[in-house]
Amino acid sequence: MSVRNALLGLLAQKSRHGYELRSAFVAMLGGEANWDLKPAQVYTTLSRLAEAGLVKQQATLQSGGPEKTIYAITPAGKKELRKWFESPVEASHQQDEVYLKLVLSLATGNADPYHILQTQRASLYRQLHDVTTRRNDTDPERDLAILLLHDQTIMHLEADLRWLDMVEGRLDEIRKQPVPSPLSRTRGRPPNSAKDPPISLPERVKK
Amino acid sequence: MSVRNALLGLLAQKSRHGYELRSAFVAMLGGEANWDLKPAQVYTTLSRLAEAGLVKQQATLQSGGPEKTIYAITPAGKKELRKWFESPVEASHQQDEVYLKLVLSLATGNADPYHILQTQRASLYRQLHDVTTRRNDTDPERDLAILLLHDQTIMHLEADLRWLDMVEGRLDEIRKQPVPSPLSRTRGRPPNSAKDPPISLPERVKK
DNA sequence: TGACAAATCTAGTAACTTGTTTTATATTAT
DNA sequence: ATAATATAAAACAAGTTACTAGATTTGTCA
Repeated sequence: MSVRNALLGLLAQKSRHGYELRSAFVAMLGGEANWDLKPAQVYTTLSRLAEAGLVKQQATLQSGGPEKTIYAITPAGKKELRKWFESPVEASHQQDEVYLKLVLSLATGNADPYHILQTQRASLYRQLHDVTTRRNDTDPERDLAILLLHDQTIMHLEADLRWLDMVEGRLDEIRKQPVPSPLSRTRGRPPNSAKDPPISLPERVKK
Repeated sequence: MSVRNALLGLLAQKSRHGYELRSAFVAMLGGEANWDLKPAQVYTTLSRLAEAGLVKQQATLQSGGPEKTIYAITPAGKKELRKWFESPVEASHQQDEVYLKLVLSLATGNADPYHILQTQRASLYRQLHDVTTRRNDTDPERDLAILLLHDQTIMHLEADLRWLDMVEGRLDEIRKQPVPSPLSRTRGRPPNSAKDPPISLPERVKK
């Protein structure tokens, strides 16, 4: 949803055509190394925004070559954008993938958990090196925001590394425990708990 | 991709039908509060895995109720699974959404950046409280892995909170800088400006 | 006590949304 | 010729909403 809302935001700032939106988006994130937004995604997202009535075609310039369709945000789009600004971002479980690998390697015996930890650690160190290089190439006088973006990535990578150390330290303990399996839940209607008496609803009255 | 590979891993452990896979997946992550995998996603993922030849239908049981189609992993599926185990997890830009909101609020003036920071901070504290509660309800003697999973989430949330503080401390500085946005260029290859003479790269030498 | 309503679990399907990539095509400046 | 601008069609991938339908258990009322 971030691309969709970001395009909406950029159109709120100024009406633009597709390729211009892409350039602005990439510039906002400090280049293609940070977020390589494909041109095609801009156009698919734009057409979906137009279908939802959040943007509309304002004009189509044609000076010899292909048409440049300028898009503008609509009042409904501005409302949607405000909604996005006002709502917090919830965490996703993107981060759980390494955990899944570890647990499944223990469960299936198809891989060595220590090897997984090593591979992941090496990758995190490489990512940390790359982003630190980019961070140090960023001019704080011109692109302070992008510098802070890199800082966020660095902080996350450092947290991941510390977590890997924690896991490695307790891996033998985890090995001794069985893989968490589903507990058979009680079937059927749950018994009435005294704590939570049902409110007698008028709608429940029999005809 | 994690759901896809996790289902593959669970099938490597044991052949199962769709609903059983869902239960095992949810149990592995410590309940629906941590990852509420929708049944529909299991079945769509399974059919894509079957189409790719990574799993196959082993049998269809019917005991009174609806049919239970048992899936099994294929040799190609085992190979794919090993590949997943061996490759590191790369960071995604899921985390950049708050950054986008901040930069766009500054660019468009459609929202107050301080308000965004406040909202996000409140949400992070709530998430931190929730996961800490779940963590403390986890028995380390039985579910050490799930405890470590919660620790990972906590470490990420704490990093996010520290980052918000960093940003807030420098928000006035960021405000003074223009939003990084490229000029809309004319179509075709941009002309070489006299101000910015191209560095003669060896690669550019005409053959 | 027996019929029945209520609640929940099991198992799966259909349709849709969103994100992203692939591929194709045309234009224009150097 | 090549590199950059500019757009579109088609398709794939991931995930959600909403739904069907039977099975199981409990509560309630006549």
